[in-house]
Amino acid sequence: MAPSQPAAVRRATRPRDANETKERLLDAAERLFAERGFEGTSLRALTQEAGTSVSAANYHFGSKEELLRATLLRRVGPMNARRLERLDALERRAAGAPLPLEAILEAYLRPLFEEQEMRSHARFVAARLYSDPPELVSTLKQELFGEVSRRFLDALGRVFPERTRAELGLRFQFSVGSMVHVMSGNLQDAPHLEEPEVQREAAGELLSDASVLRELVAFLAAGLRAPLAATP
Amino acid sequence: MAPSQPAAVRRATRPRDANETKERLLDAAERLFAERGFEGTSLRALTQEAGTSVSAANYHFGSKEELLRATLLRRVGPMNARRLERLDALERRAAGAPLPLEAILEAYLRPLFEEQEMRSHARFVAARLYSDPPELVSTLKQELFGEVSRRFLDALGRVFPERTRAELGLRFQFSVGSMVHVMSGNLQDAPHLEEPEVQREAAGELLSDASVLRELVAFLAAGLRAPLAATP
DNA sequence: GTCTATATGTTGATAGAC
DNA sequence: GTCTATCAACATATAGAC
Repeated sequence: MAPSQPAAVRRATRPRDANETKERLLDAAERLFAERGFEGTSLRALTQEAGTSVSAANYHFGSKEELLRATLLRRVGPMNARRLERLDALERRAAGAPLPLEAILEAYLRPLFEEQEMRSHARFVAARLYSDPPELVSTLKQELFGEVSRRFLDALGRVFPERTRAELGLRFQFSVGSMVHVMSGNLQDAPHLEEPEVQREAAGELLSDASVLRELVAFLAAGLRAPLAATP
Repeated sequence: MAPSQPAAVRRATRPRDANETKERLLDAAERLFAERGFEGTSLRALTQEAGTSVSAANYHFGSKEELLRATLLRRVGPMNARRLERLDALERRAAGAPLPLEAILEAYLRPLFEEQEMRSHARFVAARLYSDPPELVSTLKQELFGEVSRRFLDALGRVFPERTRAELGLRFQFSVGSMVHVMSGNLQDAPHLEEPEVQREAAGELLSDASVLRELVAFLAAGLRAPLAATP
């Protein structure tokens, strides 16, 4: 049995729906880039996960690098749009008055916790922006986050009119750091979770999305409000 | 001149000092793993940077993975020792009383900013711990940071006796996130630095090591002190 | 649009001379 | 202890059949 088939029979080259293939490639890329990083993920492993071939990926995206780009663009764009929607809504309602600091932070953070598609994977991908090869993502960062950062810094500037933009920017970066760390999944292997009795308690409610978001907002708001450290 | 030498002459196989070679390999690994990550750095590029050969690296460390391990161990060990020294000194002087929160944070953070050898490279490497392949570094993380985290959480627990360890651990992770973000060099391409006039002002004093440390301590102390967010 | 087959380069690791 | 030479395995990307 199983003789070498005549060349003509090979296999029906079924032209699957192009968009579906693209989506499946993006899904696989998102998952694997998140888990293993860009360099740590081979196009072969990625396309196998997606149920296609290397050449299909290159047909659709041209190169591995462009695939990363597309992967990030698919999530970050909509996510930042939601952030700006929330900020816009707040500003409309406030009519010129400075916004409550907690509300600004929530507008920035909640979209990360909220959308189902975001939840499972894109957080990780967003985190990758801060650890993958800079020459790959640093222009993307500017491109993708330039407007959103400017808008939120403006809002913060109205809350703290006495601070310079540099001072605000530094605190903003501290905040982004906490956020990225959380999104990267570092809460799971936190040092205090070694002790098993604590593990149960913590896993229960405190580490739920809603709770982490609340705690993070409270933490960052207090940090941002802290008076500038005096130059000694 | 320069005829093809007889085989016997080839080149004097100069047995350089073994320790020096090892050090140079560690230096190169530190620099390149920091810049491009583990998977992004080839053993060839690394050994060329170190002025040796791939086989020398494998002779000394056995594998690329072990080289990463050694690279991290060289810096993180002494760094955490300095942290504990500082914490010990504080606790000796306090004689049982709770420590000032800012002092605890400084004991934890200052060693990152202080040692000359740390300054240029190891920060980056430490940051890598939070983005390189988890199966590679997550046990190392426990190994290297278990004790230090426990000790500092204990100290924080005495400052906030009313909080559970899980609550403290969560805030501690937020703090670690800010720290890692700063150490990863993300202050340099912060969003507000686009505007050129600000660039100069910021680069001047605010982004100096001493200033960033001060600001970070103030920020985190306030964040840690913030009352726990109420469960809605 | 998708495949198989292949071109071309690079990887980590090793063998063996010196 | 260090080198050169070489290995098999893997990488990304492309050509061409269907």
